Amino acid sequence: MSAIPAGGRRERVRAATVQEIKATARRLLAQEGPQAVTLRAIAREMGMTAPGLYRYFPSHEDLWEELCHDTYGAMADALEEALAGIPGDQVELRLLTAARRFRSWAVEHPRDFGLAFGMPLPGLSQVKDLTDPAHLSGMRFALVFTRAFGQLWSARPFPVLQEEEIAPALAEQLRRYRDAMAAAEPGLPDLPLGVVLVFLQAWVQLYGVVTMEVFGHLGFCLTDVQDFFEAQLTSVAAALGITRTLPGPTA
Amino acid sequence: MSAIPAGGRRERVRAATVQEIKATARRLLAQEGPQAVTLRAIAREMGMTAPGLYRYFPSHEDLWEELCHDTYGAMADALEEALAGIPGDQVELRLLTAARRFRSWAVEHPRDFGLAFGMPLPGLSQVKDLTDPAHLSGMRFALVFTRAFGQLWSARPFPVLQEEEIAPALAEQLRRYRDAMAAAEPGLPDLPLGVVLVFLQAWVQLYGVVTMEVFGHLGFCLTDVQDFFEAQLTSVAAALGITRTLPGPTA
DNA sequence: TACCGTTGTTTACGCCGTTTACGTTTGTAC
DNA sequence: GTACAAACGTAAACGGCGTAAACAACGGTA
Repeated sequence: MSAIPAGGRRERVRAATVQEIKATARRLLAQEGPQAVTLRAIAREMGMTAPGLYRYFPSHEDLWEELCHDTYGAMADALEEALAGIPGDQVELRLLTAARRFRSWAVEHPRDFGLAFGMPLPGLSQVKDLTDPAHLSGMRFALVFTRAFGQLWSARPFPVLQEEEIAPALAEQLRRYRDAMAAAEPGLPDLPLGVVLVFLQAWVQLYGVVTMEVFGHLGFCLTDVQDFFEAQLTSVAAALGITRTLPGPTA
Repeated sequence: MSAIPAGGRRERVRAATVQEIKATARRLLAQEGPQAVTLRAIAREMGMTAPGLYRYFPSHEDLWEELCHDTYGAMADALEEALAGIPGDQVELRLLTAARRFRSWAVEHPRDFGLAFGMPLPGLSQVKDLTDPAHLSGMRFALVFTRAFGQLWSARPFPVLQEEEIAPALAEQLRRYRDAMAAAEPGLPDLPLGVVLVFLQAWVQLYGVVTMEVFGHLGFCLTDVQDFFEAQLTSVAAALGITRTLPGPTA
């Protein structure tokens, strides 16, 4: 987002143009919707012509893909900033804050959220390999939750399934995932597979409630999702052994 | 899907053409992806020209919207068929079967699923009013789960929050939703608000895990979601007081 | 048989992504 | 300072898109 490009002046203005293209695309996305993010519209907004954009992106689809990856970075920024002021020993509050900020960011940036977490367009690369540098932003984002979760577990362990109680095929995948994360983040505690499973289940619930809200799929029953979200948080927290009354949202 | 249109021959062939248009669109969607579902492509496949389609749909977007609504009907069909052979007194198995069929249908029809449950395009009407006849299919779909859930609660009640323990604003919305469903389905038992809350929370979890799988957002940690899905079902079932070993999937 | 609504085509307009060929600017090496 | 080459941006064009308008054919009915 605010990385200062290395190299000479030439590369600096080029990087600035790339940023302007992406910023313009993002503004069109937010204000007019995805179907308004055309190369011609972006160029028009920037006072140039569409083919000129091909000096910076090989195709419309590649621009989409980069916007998508950047979204994970923007979310990671928002989460890290929200956690910056919370002491490391308040493990419950840190996880809670991350979850609440995730929701608020999604509600504030619904189309960007859809870009990252909605149905991917055909041709967009799916995340299969965590070590792929193209998914560095996604990794950063994932690590925010992973770290907060690991710290909670270290400070206040809660009962989880034993490895033998988990279906072998699932245990194997959980193990691979845990080891990949451990390799990427040396500071992580060594988590039992049952904890990894609970982590993923909690993530599914957070994803579910936020995505349904942002995509409008809760409108059939709820007009204001705020309190339902808090109820969902309470129930997820219970699964993590957090039974004390949760600190309320910073409203 | 298979409704026989009333009226004379003229209206019958017209209805048949509408069905052919939608079927062609759906085939293009499944085989080539959403960006391939253009009026010109549909017309080409049908051996006619694009403007002719305007005799049947006022715009491309309206066709999308109708496809979207039909998707709920197709899902309701699949769920009802899956439940048809299960005795009404096996309440846990019925709910479990509905959940599993929901996932399998989604995996088998990922793009159709995305049409109904992904990010809606701007301009597509959001479901706000359950009584709107345009959302009849959505209502049918929702009622499958609602009925199965209500029957489970009636047969084997489980502990839930008291009304006083639910945030008032949330309780009010739950009440409105419950009453709307009760009005649409006279046979439903009178559910406490806490049960409605648990129902929605269970639905969020089902939506979350299925949507993440179909949209490829579990690829970063899992290669085969089957066992994880079953683990998720087990944990949801526990929240519904189902502690007995779950009957395995019909594999 | 005359007629009129329904159906479908033709043509056209303005978008779109993308390619090609062409100037123009700009940093660099002599 | 000048020559050169790469980078940058434009103009023109192609095929495809959604859509509108005018027009032709068909079919049930009077």
